[in-house]
Amino acid sequence: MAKTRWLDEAEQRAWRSLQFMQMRLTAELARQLSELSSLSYPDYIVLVALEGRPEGRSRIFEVANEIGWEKSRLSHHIGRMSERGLVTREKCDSDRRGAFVVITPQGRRELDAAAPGHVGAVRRLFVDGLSPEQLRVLAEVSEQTLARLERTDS
Amino acid sequence: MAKTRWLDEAEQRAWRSLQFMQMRLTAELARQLSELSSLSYPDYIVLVALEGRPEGRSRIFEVANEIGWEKSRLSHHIGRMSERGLVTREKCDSDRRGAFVVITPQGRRELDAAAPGHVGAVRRLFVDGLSPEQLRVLAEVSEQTLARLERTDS
DNA sequence: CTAGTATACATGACACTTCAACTAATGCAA
DNA sequence: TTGCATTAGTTGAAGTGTCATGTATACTAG
Repeated sequence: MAKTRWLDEAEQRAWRSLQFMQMRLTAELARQLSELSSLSYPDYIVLVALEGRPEGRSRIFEVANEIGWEKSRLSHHIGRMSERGLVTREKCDSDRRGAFVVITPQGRRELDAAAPGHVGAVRRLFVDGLSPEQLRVLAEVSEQTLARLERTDS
Repeated sequence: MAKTRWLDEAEQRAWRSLQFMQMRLTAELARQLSELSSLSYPDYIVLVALEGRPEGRSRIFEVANEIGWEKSRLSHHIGRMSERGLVTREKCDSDRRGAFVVITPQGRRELDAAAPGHVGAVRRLFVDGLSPEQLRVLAEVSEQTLARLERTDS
């Protein structure tokens, strides 16, 4: 077993500050969202995924893929959201194991109400502060890393 | 109220892929950690913060600052960790509101056992795949954004 | 066909996090 | 010195996420 190669100064700095940024940023976005609307950040993410689809309806596993959640987590969350009237479940005829989630009119209203404030915050706290070059590198790094993750964990 | 400026293609791409990367990366690191050790990712973070200090002891609020957690979360987590023998709480004489957390010998052993694998994973999945230039931009972006966050949320 | 495997989703128990109090000690200003 | 704001930490309840498992349906090789 080879001796461990610890992170050097520059690596530490990049890794640690990235973690911190992500933590603070999502915390702030979550705070902002639940202050100006009745939606949590997770609620928002689910609703955005639904809104983009025809009739605001999607198979559950498709939503899970799009937003990158485990299906169990999504299932629980849909349960809670449907109790609050934001979405409903519907049976699927073509594949009878499956199910649809559908955004309700109320869900749409709350999403539409929350969206401008949220995007505004993403701009103010993140996007608008970065140069096109920085954005490019960020996307590049993220996509590169995601690709590597797919390969690795087989 | 001005019309909302949604994110354009490049902005979307950077923002979304960053979120995804972070999600997948921490998920994979957490998985890897609890597969090769008995520590969760949060456990690991707390222990690393302690190990760096003289006698493995630190005021609770200092740990909270260093790792960026809310004090309530840390308090609960310390409770669970001390039940498992990883840390202990100690009274503080100089400030009698306060308390110390101290890493136990067992905590140190489990950390030492887990660390090489964890750092290895961080390298394999992230750091080693990036150029010095990419690392530099990443740190720059993160630190810039963190600074902006401090300013904004007053 | 059919046996075995993979997929879609749900569920319950448990672990973790957040939120809103609450206690207690400290610091500071009049 | 007294009073008030601040800081350190804890706690319980409610919200959220994960893990292992269960059920039902679909797919596929033989």
